[in-house]
Amino acid sequence: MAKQARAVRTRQAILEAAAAVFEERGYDGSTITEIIRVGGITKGALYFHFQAKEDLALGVLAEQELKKPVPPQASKVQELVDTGALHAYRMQTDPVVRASVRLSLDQRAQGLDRTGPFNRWIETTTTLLARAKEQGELLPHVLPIQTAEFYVGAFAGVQMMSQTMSGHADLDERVLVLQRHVLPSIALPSVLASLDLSPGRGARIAAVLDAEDGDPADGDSSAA
Amino acid sequence: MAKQARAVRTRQAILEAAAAVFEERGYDGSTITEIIRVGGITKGALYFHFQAKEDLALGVLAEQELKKPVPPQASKVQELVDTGALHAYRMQTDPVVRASVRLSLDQRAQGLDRTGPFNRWIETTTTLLARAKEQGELLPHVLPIQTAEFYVGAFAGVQMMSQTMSGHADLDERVLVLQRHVLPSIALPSVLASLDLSPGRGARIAAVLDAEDGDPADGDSSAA
Amino acid sequence: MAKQARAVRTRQAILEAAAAVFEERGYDGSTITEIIRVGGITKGALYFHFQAKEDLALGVLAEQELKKPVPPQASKVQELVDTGALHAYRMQTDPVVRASVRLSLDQRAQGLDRTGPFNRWIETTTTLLARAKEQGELLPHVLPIQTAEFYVGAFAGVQMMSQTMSGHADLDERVLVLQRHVLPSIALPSVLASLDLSPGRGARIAAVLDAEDGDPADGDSSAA
Amino acid sequence: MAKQARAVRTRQAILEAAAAVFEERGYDGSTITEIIRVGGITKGALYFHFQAKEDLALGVLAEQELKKPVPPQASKVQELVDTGALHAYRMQTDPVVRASVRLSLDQRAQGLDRTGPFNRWIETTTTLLARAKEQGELLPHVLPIQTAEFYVGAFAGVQMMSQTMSGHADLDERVLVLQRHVLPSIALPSVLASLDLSPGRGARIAAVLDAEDGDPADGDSSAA
DNA sequence: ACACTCGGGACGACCCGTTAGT
DNA sequence: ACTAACGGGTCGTCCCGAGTGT
Repeated sequence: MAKQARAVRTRQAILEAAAAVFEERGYDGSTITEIIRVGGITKGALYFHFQAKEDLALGVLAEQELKKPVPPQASKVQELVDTGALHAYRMQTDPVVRASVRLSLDQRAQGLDRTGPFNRWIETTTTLLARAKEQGELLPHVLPIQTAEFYVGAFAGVQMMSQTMSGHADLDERVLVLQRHVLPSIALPSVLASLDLSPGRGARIAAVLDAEDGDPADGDSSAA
Repeated sequence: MAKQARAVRTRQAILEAAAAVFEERGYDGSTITEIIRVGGITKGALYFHFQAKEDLALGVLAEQELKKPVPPQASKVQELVDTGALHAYRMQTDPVVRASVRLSLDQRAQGLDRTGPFNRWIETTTTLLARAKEQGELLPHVLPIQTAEFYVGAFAGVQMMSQTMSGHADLDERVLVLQRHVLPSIALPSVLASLDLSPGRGARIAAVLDAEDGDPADGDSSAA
Repeated sequence: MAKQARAVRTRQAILEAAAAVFEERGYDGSTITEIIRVGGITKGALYFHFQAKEDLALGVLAEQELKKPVPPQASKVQELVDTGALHAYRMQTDPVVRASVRLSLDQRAQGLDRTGPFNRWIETTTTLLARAKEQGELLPHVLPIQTAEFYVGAFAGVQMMSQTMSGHADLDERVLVLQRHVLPSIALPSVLASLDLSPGRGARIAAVLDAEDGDPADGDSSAA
Repeated sequence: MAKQARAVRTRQAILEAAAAVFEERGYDGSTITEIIRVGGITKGALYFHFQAKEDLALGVLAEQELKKPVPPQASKVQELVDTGALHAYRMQTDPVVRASVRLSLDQRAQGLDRTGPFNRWIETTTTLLARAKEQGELLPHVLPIQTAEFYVGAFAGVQMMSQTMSGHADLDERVLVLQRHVLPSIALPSVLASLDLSPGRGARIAAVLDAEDGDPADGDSSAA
């Protein structure tokens, strides 16, 4: 067991280095050599923990799936908004999240299957919207699946745009713009009026989540 | 000059092959070798016309810029809608357009500069929205630039989603969904009421453009 | 002492796995990783017992040297025949013998020295032939060393052929053919007439050897 | 076309280097890097002519198949003897032949199929023996196929032995020994009496073949 | 002007035999 | 006896430019 401590450390170092490189260069553009250079690891160590380059990407993706979601809320529309805000905040602060998104969006038909993350996001959103509709928060004509697919696609596109234009620096604003352009078409006016769409909401939610327990769910891996 | 006939033919063959491969594999995933195999060209010929792989990509991008835009219309909002519909139609029918979009969206910081196409789309959209606003078609709080950036981003994301999910087969529908979710937040209700958002509009516009003159602006590249 | 029991067991497991893999892939083609996988051992255990891959091969070779020879007989020519028959039988039944031969025949100048096994066989055969000549069993012009070298070489070649063609299944027959083609040129007609060259002789000799004592000289390694 | 001159030269250089390395290290033991170093070639050139390491080996094998056979003779037994003698001579003088044999004998179940060359040799020998039998040169009990398989196997074994013991230097002698040990069991005494089994026969046959025409069938590839 | 064959190397991912640290 | 780590090395590929026709 004492051995595992070192192993865990190494594995973490590898994942962080991989995330950094994947984020910057994309999957194909990344090379094992650069990853080991960035992480100060050796090829042997890397291939001990991950059998192939693809495993590395999957590892980064899996790492990100462990992040905590926003806590359930009475208004499901608000929960949807918050999920977006929290994600935007994490994109700006967490390299692993950035790398995951980059990998998910990287279109290289072969190899890594991108439909995985996409489908997960769509599913989550659909569920949220369905709940909201049950609760009578949405306009009657809204089809949860259709709207969810559109929303996830648009969100992804906005992320790409933000990355291209400012390196994610303005992502929170852009997400707000997205929501302001979309919500009026799906939520009841009364619901809209009571939403908290203020800037900085993502950061606040993250703070709450991190404070929730002593083990901040990898919220601060760089301090390790 | 007689010589040039062959040269033009070769160049076209190269571009088509490059488009096909780029579309399928992305930039990094494509290899010169596969392009020449697909196009039935030789390396020598390729490197005579294009000095580097990057040139090939730029060539494909340039090729697509020659496509005709939708004709001006009284309602600028309708013109915006039509631009989207036409683009969706072309995505489903024209490999060069598909390749261009794929290349534009491919995030590989280094190499090809993706901000180019993005900015062009944003610019066009901003202009259109500004005109619409001047004409009083938009809601008062709309900021053309902001909305344009969002719209282009969302559009790009929807394209990606469609490509991932169905290989662009459902892109026209998805674009309609996008517009139905966004337009209510920016256009006046009265304008919305008079819009033609019916399916198949993209195809009809393309037909008109192609019929407009005997030289169908590369509308039939395969016959060349 | 209690410890040694496990150690012996592990060592045996390693050798058997190594034999199996060496036989199938040859020396260079075999990997430590596959050997530990086949044997269900760990790298640490393997490198505790054998310091290097080459040691493993030497271990397999040594293991085979412990096998019992045919019992001395009045006719040395018959003894020679029996040695071949027994060896053929063992090749068909004992993986360690097969692996040893494969390793001995594998030509990779560097590393393992193949002349070892070869020379041992030649020596044995020479001695046998010399005895036979002293006893007047051979034709007068026979030079024991020369004939021994030829015989060993031919035998090795026949083994290879059999391995290639049938995976050793027909080795006993091929050895008989070898002997029928060679013996007339070296043994007196009268000796030839009294030889037992019947099929199945190898198996019968092996049975006798195994029954000879309770400790069947590794005749049943799996029970250890 | 002028280009091909260089290409042919390069190809030849590659094959010669490959033969040299294969002969010394065997297939698995050889590395592309060493081959290009020995041949003074570059990896690009090598992989232009041969797509994979295996192709190289096949190329060497094919090169050797082009060698001229011994001219037909009245006595098919003599022709068989001569084929062996010529082969022994070539083994001592021609690196490509040596490499081919080494590759054929290299047992690495996977990859290159060794049964190819083996079967060809067996076939040739069988035909020869069948002819000899038709002509009444053989003892009545000889089965051409059986004898051929034995003979080829024994020959291969003798080659290995010679390679191990002397680096092929004594191969011609060993082949003579082989023939003296085998022929009495298959050929009529009268035929045996008229055979030319003298040393140096291989060299003499080769000289005749090379002199036969100005194009010495690759007899002097280094001068090309 | 245009096209093609052939060659040049730099790297890419991956694997392998082996040793440290328990 | 075992988990973990080490680097060197392997084959193959890729982008690209000489050198040579046509």
